[in-house]
Amino acid sequence: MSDLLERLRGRGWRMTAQRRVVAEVLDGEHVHLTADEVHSRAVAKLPEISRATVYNTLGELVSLGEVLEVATDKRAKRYDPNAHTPHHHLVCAQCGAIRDVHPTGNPLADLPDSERFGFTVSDVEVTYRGVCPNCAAA
Amino acid sequence: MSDLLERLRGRGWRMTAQRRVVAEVLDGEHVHLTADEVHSRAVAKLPEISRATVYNTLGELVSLGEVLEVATDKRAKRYDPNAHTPHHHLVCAQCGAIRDVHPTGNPLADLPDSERFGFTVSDVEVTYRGVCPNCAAA
DNA sequence: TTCCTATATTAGACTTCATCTAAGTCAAGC
DNA sequence: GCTTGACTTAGATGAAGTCTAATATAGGAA
Repeated sequence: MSDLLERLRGRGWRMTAQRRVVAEVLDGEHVHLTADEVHSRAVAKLPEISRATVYNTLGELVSLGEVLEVATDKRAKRYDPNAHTPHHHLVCAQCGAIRDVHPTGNPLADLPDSERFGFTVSDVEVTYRGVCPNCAAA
Repeated sequence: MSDLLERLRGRGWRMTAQRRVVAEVLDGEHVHLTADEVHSRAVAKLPEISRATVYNTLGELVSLGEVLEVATDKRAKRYDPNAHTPHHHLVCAQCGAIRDVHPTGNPLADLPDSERFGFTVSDVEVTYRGVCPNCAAA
């Protein structure tokens, strides 16, 4: 966590209380929070922080590659602090819960040139969908 | 296309002018339209059709499995009329253009039981991202 | 330390995409 | 050709996110 703050400082970030709090919230729990959830948790630590700042900070963290945006459904974006170890996602179609997963195989290699249509392909996201044990029980 | 309309009638759809128009728009071009684009094209054929009806109809087509929702970015959802042949998507990170692609390999088989966390996994979406030739040239 | 200024933060208005509501309309079976 | 419940409508509402203009402050300079 202090790692993250160090890295940010090293990148010329002006270290404000607000940014520290947002970084701490993300770094504290390895779950996939929405911007609103990040904001609520940040407010708990720093009551006067505004939504705009949370959005700004999340956007900056994403540009810096410290955090990933995950758009598993059309609801709110979620933010994934686990940006440094490649992984994919398993999403519950009912409750929206997300787990990080590590499939075998290399999907990038599975896309033949003939299927690239001249694109420069740089990235691939794999999203598994299903029903989580909780929702299956209910 | 008349196939589609036939299938829908067979499923008990009340065949209104509006639904026919929406189905025609989707079936006419194999591109990935947003709800708003579907609405514009529908309006061209049937000026009094409302946005709500377009959304309703798209939602029904999705529930019936005739059309797929694609959420490649956080902008508007897109609707993919190509629901009957399995495929994945290649998205331009700059302009948002989408192509259907058919990678080799079977990503569902690439997710070991140990990585399923008790979920019943039913589906997998693979989204390749890159830059399309148009945007690369610009 | 104090000052200065570019950078960051704020509240709240605004935009976009989507859903809801209540009233009116019409397809299809009788 | 009636009737009726499913369908459609305009516009209000909601959710998520972005923008703006005014204010505050981190961190370097003196």
